[in-house]
Amino acid sequence: MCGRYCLTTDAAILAEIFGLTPSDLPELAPRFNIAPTKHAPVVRAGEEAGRRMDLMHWGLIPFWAKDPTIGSRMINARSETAAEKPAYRNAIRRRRCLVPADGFYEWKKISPKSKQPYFIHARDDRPLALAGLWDRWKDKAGGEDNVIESFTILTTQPNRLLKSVHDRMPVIIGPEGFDLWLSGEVEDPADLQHLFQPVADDTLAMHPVSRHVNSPANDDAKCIEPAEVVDPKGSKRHGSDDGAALFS
DNA sequence: CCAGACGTTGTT
DNA sequence: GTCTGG
DNA sequence: CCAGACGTTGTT
DNA sequence: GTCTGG
Repeated sequence: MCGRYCLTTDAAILAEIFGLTPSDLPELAPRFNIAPTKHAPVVRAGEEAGRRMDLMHWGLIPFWAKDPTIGSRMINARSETAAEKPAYRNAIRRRRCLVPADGFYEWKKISPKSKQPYFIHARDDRPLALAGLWDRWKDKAGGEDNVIESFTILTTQPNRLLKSVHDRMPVIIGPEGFDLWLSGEVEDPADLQHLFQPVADDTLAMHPVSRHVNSPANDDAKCIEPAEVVDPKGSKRHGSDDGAALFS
C-alpha cells in the first residue's frame, strides 16, 4: 500500500513535469514524511481548462459523510474495486488527480514483531505521479462555509521489486497517462483499468531506512537516508540499493 | 420500511 | 448519496 | 503507514 | 485490542 511518502521537489520543477501554469502554484516546503491526515499537493484538471495544483487533506472524505473522521480510514483505494465502492465510485468517474511524490515508504515485516521501513523511488530520481482520487466535503452542521478537499491514493499489485517488501503498491502513472487520468468525466471506468498495472520492474529502486521515519513528527532528510537493516535480535547487514542490485 | 455501512492492510 | 441487511 | 490513547467526577 | 490523530 502507500501510507507515507516524501516530496521535496520545487514547485517550479513539478509545474514543468505536470504541465502546470507557473504563476498559479501553492507554496511548497520540502516534506520528507507526509502522513495521512496531513495536507499535501495534488494535481487535477482545472475547472475551465488546463491543470492546477492544490493542497488537500490526505484521507478521502466522501461528499456524503456525516462525520469527516471517516477520512482517516480512506487513505488508499484498491484500483481493482474502486469503481464499485460507495466511497470512491463517483470520484473515479469525475475527480481523479495525480499525487506528486519523490518516493514512498513501505514497511517490510521481518519478524512477527518487527518491521523494517524502505524508501522506494524512481531509479532516475525524478518525481513520481501517484494515481489519486479527490472529493469535496461540506460541513452541514457548522453552518459556516467549512469545506474540506481531500484525496486518496490508489493501490495495485506489486511489481517484482515491491513484492519483496509488500503485497501492494501505489498506482504510478507515466507521463503518457496524464491526459487520460486527468480528463473529465469518464463514462466507463473500465477504460482506466490499463493504467492500474504495476510499473515496469526496472523503473524503481529502493533502500532500507531508519525507523526514524516511523514517527510522523520526524520530517527531515534522515527519513530517506540509507540505513542498516536491523532485526529484533539486533543482528545487522548493510542495506544495498536493492533496485540497483537487481538491474545493474 | 428503517438502520447502518460506506475502507485497506495484515494477521489469524 | 446509495446500497445492503434486518 | 505508525504512535498514542483508551475515563469520569469533582475539585482547583 | 481497537480507534483516533498525525
